[in-house]
Amino acid sequence: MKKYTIKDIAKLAGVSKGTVDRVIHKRGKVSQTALDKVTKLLEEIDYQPNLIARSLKNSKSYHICVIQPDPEIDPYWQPCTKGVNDAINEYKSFGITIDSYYFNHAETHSFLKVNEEVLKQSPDAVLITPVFHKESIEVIKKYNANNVIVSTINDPLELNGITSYVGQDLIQSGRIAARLMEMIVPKNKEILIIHLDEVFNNSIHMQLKEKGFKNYLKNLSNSNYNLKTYSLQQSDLDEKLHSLLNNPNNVSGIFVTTSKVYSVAKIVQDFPDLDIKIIGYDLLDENIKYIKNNAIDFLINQNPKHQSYLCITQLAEYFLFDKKIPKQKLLPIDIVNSENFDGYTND
Amino acid sequence: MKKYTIKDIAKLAGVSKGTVDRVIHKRGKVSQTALDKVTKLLEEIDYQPNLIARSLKNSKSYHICVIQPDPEIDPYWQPCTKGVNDAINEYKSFGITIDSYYFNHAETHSFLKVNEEVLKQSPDAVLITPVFHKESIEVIKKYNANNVIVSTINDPLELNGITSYVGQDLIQSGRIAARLMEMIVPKNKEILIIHLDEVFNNSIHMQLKEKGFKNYLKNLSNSNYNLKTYSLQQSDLDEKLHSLLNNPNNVSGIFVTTSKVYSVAKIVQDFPDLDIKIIGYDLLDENIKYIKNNAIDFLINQNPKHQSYLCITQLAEYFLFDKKIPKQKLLPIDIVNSENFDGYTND
DNA sequence: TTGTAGGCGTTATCAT
DNA sequence: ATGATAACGCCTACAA
Repeated sequence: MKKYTIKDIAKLAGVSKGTVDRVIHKRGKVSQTALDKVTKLLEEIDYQPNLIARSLKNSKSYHICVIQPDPEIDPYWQPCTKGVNDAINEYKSFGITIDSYYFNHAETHSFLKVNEEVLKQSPDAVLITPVFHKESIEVIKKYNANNVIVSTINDPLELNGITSYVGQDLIQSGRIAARLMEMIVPKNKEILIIHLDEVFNNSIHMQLKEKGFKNYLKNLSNSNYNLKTYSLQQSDLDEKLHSLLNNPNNVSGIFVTTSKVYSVAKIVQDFPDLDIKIIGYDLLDENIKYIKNNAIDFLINQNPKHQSYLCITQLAEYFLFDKKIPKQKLLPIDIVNSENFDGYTND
Repeated sequence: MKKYTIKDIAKLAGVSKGTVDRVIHKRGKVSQTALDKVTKLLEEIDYQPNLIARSLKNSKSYHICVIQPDPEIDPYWQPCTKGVNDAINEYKSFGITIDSYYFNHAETHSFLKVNEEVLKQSPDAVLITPVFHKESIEVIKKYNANNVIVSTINDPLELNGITSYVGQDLIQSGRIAARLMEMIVPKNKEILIIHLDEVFNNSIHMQLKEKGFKNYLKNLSNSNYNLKTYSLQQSDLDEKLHSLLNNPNNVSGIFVTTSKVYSVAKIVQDFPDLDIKIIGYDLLDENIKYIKNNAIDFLINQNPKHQSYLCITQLAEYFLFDKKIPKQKLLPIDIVNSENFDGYTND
């Protein structure tokens, strides 16, 4: 099974390479006879252009800017940085340069400022993490106006100026937590839903997870859990949770919708008599500590590293080999316990 | 940040492209002065060869043969075929051809025959699924003698003639099942371990899972499960399992070490009064049916599709871009329940 | 020891 | 409408 090139086809058709190229790219200026002959040959042979050669010919360099929350401020984003670094190394030999920009994920103006900066660079593409809903939409419009491709990860955003979203189905994510809770918490007990983050007004992350979680548990026919929701800042957590657990009650499960679940686990340790199951998010070092000793029962992995890496891969292969970028790529939602966590961290 | 080429460096060093090339590849025949000057420049500039250009220059075609159990006989292997097909499409435009060969995973001679056939083709690399331990070792030796690169998936094999293993840590896999069992089965109950397959003599798959499973549960300080192991053919299952569940007992969990867990779930449905938790392997359509209605509690995903795809990717990028192939790539071991299965099937 | 020329397959330009 | 030619960056023969 030989690999046919344009030269081969030209020879077979008795025309020149140029003509074959014109047919392939439908550039016109080809006689009907030549067109027919070449088209037929291309079909018969199932011609596949050599993408390596094509890429070499194009041989531009491309510039991608990554805009994400500062991993120093919120460690959730550390793996994201790792994914970006992997991509940088992978693609630097292909003429693709990637620059990282960080913003403070608690301050919208920091996000806006960074985006201004990036816009000035006029990169070929940006990868943004639209944690601020409203501001992201503004910013994306500007990129679109300047012909900058916009890919997003982590936070879904309905907007048709976006080329690609790599992330998870957050409602489903909540349902998964609910099903796990159902398996390990006795029927009809009380379950707390805790939103734990500095900013929840502008982000829909936590709301979607809560929605899925409630939706699943409310529709159970054979049990009726008592669900209570609390939106807390980390500074208020200690007092609030202590008061909740000190009062006579039958709290048996806590679902934390963010990666800060370790703070909850830490406090719950003070109540060894209560058998409280905890489910939360993400493989932070702090969380791993608690899942190892079963103080946290399940973590759901949002796989930030894979999100960022995959998203850049899509852009790179689009630039290099003209590979189509899927509008949306939903990553699997990993269930993590004390025994399988390192499969998701070691790489 | 400009991309430097050999031409640029030659100009800067005041030598010719050929000399620069000789320095880069340490081919010698370069004067000390030229060598120093060029080496220094390469360092300063952090020269990265353009891999696209290099690949084009090499422009060979490569041939990979995939040898796997027939997916018609055992549906576990269907996703594996999908992964291969994805790779075929992805790399056909890069001059890499991939051929699939199937064998009957219950007949060693079928495996040997297929390998003979492939050996005659003298491909550049083979991807084999060494389900037959002894025979695989023989076969791999032959490939090595003929300079055929050997990659393996799914079944680990200690042997230094192997370039790459893509798969999972099977002992850990058993431990994961055990931890899940611990969470959903009351203390001190009886748990069955069922090996369910046509051939278990020659495969170490099931033994390793059992080992991990027992190892975890035996070391629990606060509970003492009663573990019973059975190795069954599918034809014997019905009678055996009925007799086990009919007798007064307190079986509360069943761990099936293969993808045939659906057969067990089917039979257990006949005993609605017993609350029996079931954990097994893989996202076969049959299994999905039972996980959807919670008749199976957890499935562990061995991700055969990703295994085969990734393994071919490694080979392809080695051929095309000289990317190093890791000796071993352990994939995460996915925990699957009724809510997250489609993240692992839809793609 | 060094430089030059040519080609990998595709594409764009320029005469014809 | 067509064909020849050059170029992308790297590598290798071969000539000097």
